[in-house]
Parts: sequence; C-alpha cells; structure tokens
Amino acid sequence: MVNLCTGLLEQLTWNHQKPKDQNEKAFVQSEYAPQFQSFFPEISTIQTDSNSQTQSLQSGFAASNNNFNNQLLQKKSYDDGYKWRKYGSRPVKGSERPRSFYKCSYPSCPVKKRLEMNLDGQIIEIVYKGSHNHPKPQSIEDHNLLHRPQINYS
DNA sequence: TGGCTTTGACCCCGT
DNA sequence: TACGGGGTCAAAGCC
Repeated sequence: MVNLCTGLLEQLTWNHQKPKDQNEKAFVQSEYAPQFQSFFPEISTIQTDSNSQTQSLQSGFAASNNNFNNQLLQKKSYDDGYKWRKYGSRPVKGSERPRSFYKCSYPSCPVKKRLEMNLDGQIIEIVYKGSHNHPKPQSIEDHNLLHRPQINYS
C-alpha cells in the first residue's frame, strides 16, 4: 500500500516534472490523480505548475484524525525514495502551521521540498522544487514493490 | 565520527 | 527607501 502510493507520488511529482505541453500535463492529471486520490481520499488537490517546475499536494487532513492515514502520509512525504536533509523551518505568518524545508542529500542534487504541517504533525502540503540529477536510490521497499506479484491493499 | 535536526540570524525580494 | 515575510545558512547539539 505504502509502496504503491509512494510510487504513484513519485510518478506524479518527478517523472512528469517537465510536461512537454498541455496535453502531457493533462495526461498527468487525468492518468494519475484519480488513482492517487483513490488511495488517499484526504488529498483534495494535486497542483502542477509546469512553469515554475513546482508541484504540490494539498490535502484536507483537518477533516481526518485517522492515525493510520497520518502514518501513511508521514511515510510517503518523508520517505519518497530519496534521501532528504532538513535545513530549516519557520512558522507561517497568519497560520499556526510550521513549514519545514528539505534538500535532497545526494551530492550536488539541487532538489528541495517544502513541507507544511498542522500542529498534530499531519502534512498539509508538499511542494517540490527542481528535478533530481541522479537515479532514485534503491531501497528494500522498492525492491519488494518490484518483485511483489500481488498488491495487498489491506 | 558522520549525518541528522533544531534554531536563531541573515539575506533577498516584493510591497 | 524602509519594512516585513519567506527562504537559506550555519553553529550547536543529538543520535
């Protein structure tokens, strides 16, 4: 479940980072967004901004206090297959939600991401900036995903 | 000992 | 030009 969704997130955020045209952008949104949202109904919007090369996922976690969902979302946001290093955080003016800033810890990789959370530690928004200049590090979970004959959504 | 998070300060940019 | 907000830096401490 986590692996599959992480993969979907991956495709949403990285593989289509630079849509060639509006058709491709539409494809991204139509092809993956429904799948993603079917797994994470809390995700209310998926934002794609090809001009700024920035995508974000917005969710309506305020409506959900489900711990399991929290764990899943924490998981996919912090562990999307790449290694991230936190380099800063600051409160958002007019909001009680802190904002955290992460860099990809791969040497010379320019990618950054911004995480916005509410007080419960639930992730409200993820914004990616830039694109990785290296392949995604292989993890045990990735290996399991690749070789898993059947996905159990329990 | 290396890599991480925390956190206060600094810098840049928009108004 | 001054000010405020947001992003980043870097030192310190923790694991």
